[in-house]
Amino acid sequence: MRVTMSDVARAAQVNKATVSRVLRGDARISPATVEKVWAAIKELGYRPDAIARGLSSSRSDTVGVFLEDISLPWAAEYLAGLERVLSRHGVDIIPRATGGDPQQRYNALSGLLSRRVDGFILFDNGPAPEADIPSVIVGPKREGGHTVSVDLGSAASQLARLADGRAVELHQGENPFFPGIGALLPDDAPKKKGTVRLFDGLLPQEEGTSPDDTVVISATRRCPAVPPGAWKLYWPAFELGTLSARLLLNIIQGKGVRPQVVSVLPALTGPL
Amino acid sequence: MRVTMSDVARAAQVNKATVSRVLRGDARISPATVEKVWAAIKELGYRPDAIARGLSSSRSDTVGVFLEDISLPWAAEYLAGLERVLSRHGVDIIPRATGGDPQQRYNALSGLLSRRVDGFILFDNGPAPEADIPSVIVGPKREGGHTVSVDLGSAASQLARLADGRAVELHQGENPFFPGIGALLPDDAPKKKGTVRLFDGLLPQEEGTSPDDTVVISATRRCPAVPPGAWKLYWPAFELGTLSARLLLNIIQGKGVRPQVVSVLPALTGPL
DNA sequence: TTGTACGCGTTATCAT
DNA sequence: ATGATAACGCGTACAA
Repeated sequence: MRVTMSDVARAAQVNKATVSRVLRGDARISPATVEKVWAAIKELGYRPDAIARGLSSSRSDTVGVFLEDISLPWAAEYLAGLERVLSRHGVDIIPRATGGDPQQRYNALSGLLSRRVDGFILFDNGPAPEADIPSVIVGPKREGGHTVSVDLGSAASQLARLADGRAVELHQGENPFFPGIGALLPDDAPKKKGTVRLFDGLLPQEEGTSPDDTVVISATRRCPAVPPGAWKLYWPAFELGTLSARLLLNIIQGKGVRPQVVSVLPALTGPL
Repeated sequence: MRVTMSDVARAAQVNKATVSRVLRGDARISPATVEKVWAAIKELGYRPDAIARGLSSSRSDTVGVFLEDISLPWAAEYLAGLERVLSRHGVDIIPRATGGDPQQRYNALSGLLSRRVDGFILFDNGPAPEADIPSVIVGPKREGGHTVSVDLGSAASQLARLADGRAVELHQGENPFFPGIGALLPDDAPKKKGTVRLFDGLLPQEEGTSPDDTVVISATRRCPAVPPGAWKLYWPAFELGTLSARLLLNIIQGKGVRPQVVSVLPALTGPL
């Protein structure tokens, strides 16, 4: 059988409620009792039961994360960022792939609602849940929701600065890091010789490159697929994760946060 | 307030227990009643409560996944593989980074035990939990445990075949896909001209390559950082995930699986 | 085939 | 400062 709070209470010769209070760090409890209870806890090797706690407190210390496709290279870094922050607060994450399929997404959603997750991260461009549950949207701002996003404008202007009058060419693969950045890039006729070529979600093919050309690769922390000589445009997946986590925590803890948009900056760095 | 089973029971004019049985698909229940109950369920928008269910059944339909570092490029694909299989069985995953720190890992472990996860995936080279709980180890076989691993031997022999008498050179980055493969590579004196160079966790630097040389890059599905002209040694992270998931499910469902080692094959493919 | 009643391990509300 | 006890929502042996 499992060691429960009652067992601890019996061993410490106090009431269940007292044990619960000690565990939750209730201030108004005599040091002597606290001592006794902790002794019993360690003695018996008691481990609190999160499920029972959840049933009683109707919180699960768990958040659901919707990703269109978990296997995307940056997904891991995003999850790592989330986990880093949330785990420090006793909150676990449950990632779910929605695959762009509404039915599948609906199933995932109701499954997580059944689990009574305390909140959602929506990183799949899908609609927010109808239910009134704390959620953070990652991506383009949507009305009345908490949103975190990557500052495409900043990336665009950094590229423009690097270009300095040259043409900027955008090559995007099937899974670009900066979707939508095309619209922000300068498209006026180049005044100088040469080209800045941004490969977003692609590796550049070997082509003759003139000395006036500059190659920029999108990359994340752990996907260092940047060939020597190329510039790197950093897509801050990890930071996006830590930021989302902090925002969601605030909402869950009801810190009176108003719906807001927070964004995180990409960084452009030169070849080594 | 929340819609509970009692509400459904009242609406359908049956007992709570009957509703529970209908939900669990109990065979011995009259079609008429089933009909009524489902009607009430939809009518009221009832959603079963996984926490209450867990308390009562002492299962959580949840598994913990230990990764040393979630942000590694292949981690996402592994998780995606896990999720793909497990979600179809109503099981959710809770990934945790252990960061190679024993203390941190211990905390994660006891947190997940508190949550009453139904099983563990250990992909961080750490020790198996002392508790007797279904677990699958990913990596080198350990005594008496269920293990899934990547067949390094197969990768080595495929490389040897490709080399066909030439030298095989191994370049590994800080996060190689094939740790340990070095020991398996042929190291006899090359009989032919040229070299097979395997870049494992690295991008090759631009160097003069003789026509007799062959470049091989380790890659996963979604990390296609393979320059044109290079061979690709596929590290089957996704498949590792689906395999781990199936094995763990079998163990959890007590299908009498004996401790075993299953491995998944890397594939070597030529340039496009 | 369906209903009754108890147990699961905590938290929270009253009392004291 | 601490004890008693009622929820919390569901599964299930047992009864009918």
